[in-house]
Amino acid sequence: MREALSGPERLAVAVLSEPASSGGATLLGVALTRAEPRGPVFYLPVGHRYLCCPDQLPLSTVVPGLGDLLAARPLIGHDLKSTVKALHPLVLALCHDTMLASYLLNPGRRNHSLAELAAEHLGLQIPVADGPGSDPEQRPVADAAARLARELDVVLSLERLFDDRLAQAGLTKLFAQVEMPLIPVLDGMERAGILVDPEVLAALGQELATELAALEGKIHLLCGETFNVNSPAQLSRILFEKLKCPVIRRTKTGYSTDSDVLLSLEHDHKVEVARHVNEYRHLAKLKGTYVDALPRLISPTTGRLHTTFNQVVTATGRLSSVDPNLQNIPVRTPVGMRIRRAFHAPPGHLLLSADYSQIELRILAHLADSGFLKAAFARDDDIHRRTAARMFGMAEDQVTPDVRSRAKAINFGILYGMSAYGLSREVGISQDEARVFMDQYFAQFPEVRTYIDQQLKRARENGFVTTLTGRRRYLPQIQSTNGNERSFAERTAVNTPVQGSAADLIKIAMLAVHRRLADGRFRARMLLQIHDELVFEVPEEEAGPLSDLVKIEMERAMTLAVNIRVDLKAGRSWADLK
DNA sequence: GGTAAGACGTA
DNA sequence: CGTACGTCTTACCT
Repeated sequence: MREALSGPERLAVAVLSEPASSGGATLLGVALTRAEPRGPVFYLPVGHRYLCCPDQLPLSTVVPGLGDLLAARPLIGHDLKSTVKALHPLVLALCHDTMLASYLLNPGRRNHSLAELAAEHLGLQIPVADGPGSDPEQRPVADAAARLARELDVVLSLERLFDDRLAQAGLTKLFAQVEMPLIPVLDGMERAGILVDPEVLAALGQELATELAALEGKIHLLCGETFNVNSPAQLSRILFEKLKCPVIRRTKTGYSTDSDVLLSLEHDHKVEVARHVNEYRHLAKLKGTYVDALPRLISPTTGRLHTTFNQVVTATGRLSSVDPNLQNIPVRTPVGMRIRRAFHAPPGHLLLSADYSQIELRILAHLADSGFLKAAFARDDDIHRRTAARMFGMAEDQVTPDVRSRAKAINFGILYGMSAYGLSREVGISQDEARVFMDQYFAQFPEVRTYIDQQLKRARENGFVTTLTGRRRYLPQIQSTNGNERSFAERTAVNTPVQGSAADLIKIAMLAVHRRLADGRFRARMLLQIHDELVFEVPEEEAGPLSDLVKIEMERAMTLAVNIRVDLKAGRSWADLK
């Protein structure tokens, strides 16, 4: 499980209570407290872990019934592995929701959890924190734990139930060979952390503060009064009531002031202040979310930034990243790139980024078995340009940037299960035109049409769709008589196999790369995963060999009907990768 | 202190 | 009324 642990450690049983609004779920874990930078680790069943920072633990209480039980059994003190193993059945029985197990079995139905299974099995009422007259969280949880302790044998049968469910769903292999082994890989990445230069950010912060103040002044001047530009409500009042700007779109509570609306006001209605507000929002967002926030999260002991990768929250099988989220570091704008510049390699090292090229479209080509797409990728063509040429029956060199970008919008739209309505909105054409547009696409790419129809059929017949590894997403709403709900489920049925298979692919690649790095010949470390990209920190002299290794392992992680291409870049900082 | 809504950063 | 996330701010709740 975990070989090398440093610093003071203490084992405790903890109960984590989720807010009542989420159903009063309870969650029991084994906490291993340890030194910075990661804080306690919660090990959930068979090594599922919950990583939390100490100060963010909403509640941590030793459960009396469980504590007694533990004391009665020689669990604590030897090694972590045996301890966790011994605790496993108890933990399993009380775990609720957001667990990998329940997730693998039933990612689309958050309410259906192992806690409910346990309750059903034991005839036990799983405590609900906001139940009528119940003492907040602890007592019923403790009661439940004590009862479970007395019924260990029943609990053990739950384990078998879990295994059976996994096997029934064909998920044993995914669980045992991908998700479980990935845990120590993610843990290594979190512990490694990434270097961020607080001085670069501090300087940028100063600059942004000045610029924001100037923008705010301009906005107030143009609006004839001072107000809080950060408040959509106040801005809305100024723009649409005081200045009588035309209302472009409504939100459920008022008038929308999002960046598209402001862009329209600027260009179509000559509202000069709109541009300033957009600029203000952009800078304020980057300053608040990254420039100011990131330095505060740098670990005092490692001097680095350590994220937490969540393995069990997404519906598609992707990872997510929190505290901080290092999967959404800006990249599109000049200020964004200046933030990336603060992410850097230590002296004598480089950051190496390896990203899958057009991975979702390649997976679509594979899943739909599209001859045209496969051939285009085999030739390493500009896929959007090829799509445009094919759709509109023109030569490739006739494709203008505008036409190409429309084809690109369609390609993405297909991946997201887009409707004619959605396309019309995205490309700025009428719904009828969009319909013609899409018909043209499907006429040229009939296998894609077939693929979409097939996924919808599967979703309706099975109640779920699957990724290449068999990972499931349940879509009960596919049967809904509510058109919006049903449409959403239909788009999901199209998108999840693509997005989820890409997630499967990179997870398998991470395992392969990790194994190669673990053999001791490299000092390089994997630091980040950003959905289709892996970021490494590598001693300069290893950059060449590591690049070769990473490219090979990522490209051969799965064998598809299309070739897979990985692009590599390296540099001193995340902003100057070449 | 907690939450909803709006907005916006990434793939 | 194209997917998947996490975080910020305001505004309002208890």
